[in-house]
Amino acid sequence: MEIESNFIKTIMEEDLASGKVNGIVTRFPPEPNAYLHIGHARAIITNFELAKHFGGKTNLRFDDTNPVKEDSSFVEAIKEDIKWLGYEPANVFFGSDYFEITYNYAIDLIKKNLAYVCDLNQEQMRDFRGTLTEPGKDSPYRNRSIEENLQLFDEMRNGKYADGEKTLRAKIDMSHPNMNMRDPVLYRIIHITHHNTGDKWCIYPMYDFAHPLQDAIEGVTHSLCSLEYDDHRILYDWVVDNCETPHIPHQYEFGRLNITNTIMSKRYLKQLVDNNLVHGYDDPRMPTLTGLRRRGYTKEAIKSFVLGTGLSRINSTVSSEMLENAVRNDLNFKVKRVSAVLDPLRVVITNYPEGKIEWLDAPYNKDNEELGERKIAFSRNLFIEREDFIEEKPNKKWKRLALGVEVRLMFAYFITCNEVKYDDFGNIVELQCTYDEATKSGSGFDERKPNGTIHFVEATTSKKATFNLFEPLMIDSDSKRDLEERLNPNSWKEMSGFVEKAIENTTALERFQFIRKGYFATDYDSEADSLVFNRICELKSSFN
RNA sequence: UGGGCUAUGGCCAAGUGGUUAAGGCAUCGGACUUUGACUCCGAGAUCGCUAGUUCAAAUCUAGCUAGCCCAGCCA
Repeated sequence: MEIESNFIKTIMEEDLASGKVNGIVTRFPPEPNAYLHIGHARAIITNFELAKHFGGKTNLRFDDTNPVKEDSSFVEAIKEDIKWLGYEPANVFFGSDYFEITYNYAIDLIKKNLAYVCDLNQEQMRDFRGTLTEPGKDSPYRNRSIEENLQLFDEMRNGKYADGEKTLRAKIDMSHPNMNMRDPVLYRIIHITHHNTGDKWCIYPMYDFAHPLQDAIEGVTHSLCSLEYDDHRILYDWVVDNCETPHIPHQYEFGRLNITNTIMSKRYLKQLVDNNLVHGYDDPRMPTLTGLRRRGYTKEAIKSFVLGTGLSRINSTVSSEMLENAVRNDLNFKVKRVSAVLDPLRVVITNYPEGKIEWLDAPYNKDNEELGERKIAFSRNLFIEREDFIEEKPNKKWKRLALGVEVRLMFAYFITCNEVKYDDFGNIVELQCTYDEATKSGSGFDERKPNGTIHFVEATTSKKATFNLFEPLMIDSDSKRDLEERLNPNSWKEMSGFVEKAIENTTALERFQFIRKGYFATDYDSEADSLVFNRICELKSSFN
């Protein structure tokens, strides 16, 4: 699948054509402090696909400039997610790889009288910064001599000062209409062990200073980020310009991808996990890549979904149906279609011999012969889906079983329901039916049309299974802003039924279409004697 | 008059002055069907508003309106 036309692709084409750049270099710069989600997938796919399209390359760069928040435990998880999506970075870098060179650039700025050490504390700095509509005031430390700044900054690096005691700030313009230009902090003091550099440093560069330099060092040509960094581009350019880096990268922003009934923010996802509202980051209901993977989504589906949503400078909210459609399209031809009964209702074929089991031929996927075929069992004792039976056929649109009605059991025979058995509470517990031997599947019988085709499973040979059915974890709401209020109490429904014998040896993440019930994937916790399947999504239906 | 960004059918999104404004998702018809699936046909917008420029504008200009982002020593 090719990445379609979008404004960034157009910019790259123009830059290549004009000779502004000789090749395309992009990067995906996650901060190693959270699991990747489907929103990140857009950034990953965009960066890699664009570079690939133009024969360029993409680096993976962990943006680890804040040891307070970051942790190496996320590094491997992030690498794995990217690999799962099918991408291989040209290089794997860490922002912390560049601390020395970043430090030297800071010294250059001091020497050019473009940066100074400031003693204002956080609160004072806020006061001096002004507001959105009022200009700020210069820091009293703004005019220290270059020599003094050099010495102070050296002392900062050497650990002479406590956290927050001093900062290094760019000297730009305290009355600039863009708040980012009001002498932004370049370096702050943090006495914490960094996951990569240990205790070597106690001063750490801010994103706005580090990021453009990292891009410049790596030769990134098009540094893609989300819309909220638009305001920062002016600073990005200021850094690159004043540090006089040999290579000049450029930043381009695009909108975030949101999905209906899906929460993507790190904070909320963490809250869900921490409050045990889900079973961890790989809960099949989570929009994390690890969650989607467990749910059964394929990388191909995620890619076609992301590519299908396009790219623009709008924060878009796409319908979750589009994601579902992407998996259905991907799985439709490439997966086995087998029978599973999620909510079993016993059926006895009264005119079929006791004890006899017959094995009938059935293709795994009639639209993909490569998947081969298997035998399915038929006997006197069967299970059908409880919802496929109703006592009295309500209207002619009802295409399932009813009293006195004949339907086809897929890949088997026509059966007619003659009698319903109830328990003491009036619940239907069994159907007494008869079958017609002449209607055997594949026999070419066409003397009458059945009322419809339903699926079934043979009672003694089928395997017990648990089916996890999902609904959105969160429900979109205009009025309910609170996370807990929006939580969907029905997001996880467990059913227990049977699957046909043919798939008894399934292993984790194998995907199937359970005929008429949807696409499912075998769960990590599935075992031979207790199969567990997660529903990826339902089949489309024009039936209400 | 703080600054920045955005505005194409229900949701995404092509389109960069000149055929009946691509495509996907959703929706509604209809055909087919051993999955009410798949597949196949068919249906919908004059492009936020207003005023201009032009033979010609979604595409250029101006004004207006609406929405989003920015006052972390987070990214």
